[in-house]
Amino acid sequence: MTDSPPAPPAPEKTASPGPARSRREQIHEVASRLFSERGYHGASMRDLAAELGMQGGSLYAHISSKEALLIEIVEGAARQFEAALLDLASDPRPADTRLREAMARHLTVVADNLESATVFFHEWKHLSPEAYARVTQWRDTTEAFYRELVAQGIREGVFRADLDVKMTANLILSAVNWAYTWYRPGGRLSPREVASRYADLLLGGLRPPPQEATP
Amino acid sequence: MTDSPPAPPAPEKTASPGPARSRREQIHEVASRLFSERGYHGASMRDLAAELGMQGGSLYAHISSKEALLIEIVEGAARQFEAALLDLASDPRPADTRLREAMARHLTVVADNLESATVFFHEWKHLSPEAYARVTQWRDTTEAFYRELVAQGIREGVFRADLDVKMTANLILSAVNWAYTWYRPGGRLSPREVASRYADLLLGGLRPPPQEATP
DNA sequence: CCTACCGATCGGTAGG
DNA sequence: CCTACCGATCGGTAGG
Repeated sequence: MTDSPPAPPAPEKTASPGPARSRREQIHEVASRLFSERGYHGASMRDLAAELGMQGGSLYAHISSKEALLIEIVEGAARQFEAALLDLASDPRPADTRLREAMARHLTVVADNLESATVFFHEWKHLSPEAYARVTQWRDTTEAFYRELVAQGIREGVFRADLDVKMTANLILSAVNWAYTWYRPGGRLSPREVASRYADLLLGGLRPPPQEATP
Repeated sequence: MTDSPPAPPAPEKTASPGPARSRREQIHEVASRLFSERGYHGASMRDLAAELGMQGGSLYAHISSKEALLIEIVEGAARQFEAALLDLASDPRPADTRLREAMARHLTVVADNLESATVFFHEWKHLSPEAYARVTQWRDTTEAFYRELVAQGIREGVFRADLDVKMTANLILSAVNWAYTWYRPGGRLSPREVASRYADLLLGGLRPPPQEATP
């Protein structure tokens, strides 16, 4: 054996189980944080490299471009939302039960991925046209999911018949999405508890239930 | 007549009535649009100057720095929110009526200032420490306003006694703030109509009212 | 993964 | 408000 080449940089490949993450995963993780804190254009590749203990140019041994990094972060978030809601579209339970579950899952994705969710909500407009179109597609699918859920609830009779389907879906989406601005891990309530309180509020309303004359 | 000096750049000074806006106001307006579309770091001063038909360096005859521009846009938005809600804190009407009015005003500020509202929500973290502190202060005041409104509603008996005050305020804020992502002028509903539907939903809930046995 | 570097662009200034 | 320019920094590449 003569001069051995530089040690191959670990398993590489895709998501390996256990706490040992590949360099690519580390890059994505730190990039999500920097992009969420400083914005896509406000975070430089040299900042990113420095946090990983390497030189700016060395990043390009692992990724092809800054924009590819953004695309992967945003689409990764989109896929998580999609995966969380997909099977609920064909769930046979009543719409109010499914609304509770959808909000819990949606809010859990936000809370468990605060950084990439923030990048998703703030930076998706800076994507190239193709990636932009895919994310728009995703948004439309999610909106359609909640509108269909509301419409089904009306048909089932578990929701009021006079609901404005579009505005109701918008209100639900506001609740679960806006959480990225205020939810912080370690707070008083878990994501499911937040979702449960939100669902209680949305389903029952703020007004007291009509009182049967207090004796 | 020989070579006349370049025409003095119009009235200058502060907000003039009528459609003729000062150069400073034009700069603020275009900057709000560019910052909202491309982000603060993604929009360059040369982009801004080009849209106003001038050279990059010429902007500095009107403003002191890019960051001063951001500060003024963000604080301008904060002041608008504050002005819209301020007198409602001491309004004597019942809490449900005041909630309707607060949501209508809040949503109107968002809808009538979509660009600066977007800059406000996305870029306030990039402010210098002093401006950052002032905006944080504003956020706290607004949250406190909605929490107090909810708490008063409970005391008055117009809201359920078992409400989680903080989560209820968060839900209200989610609805009115998130509108910056989807509301577009010229749509089906005016800001007040959106707010009215949201308030109906929040006050009455999604569930049908308890039915007196259909005859 | 590093050194060394590329052209482009950034916010901002001097002097008119 | 323009011309001309400053130093700094940007994303990215060549060659090892």
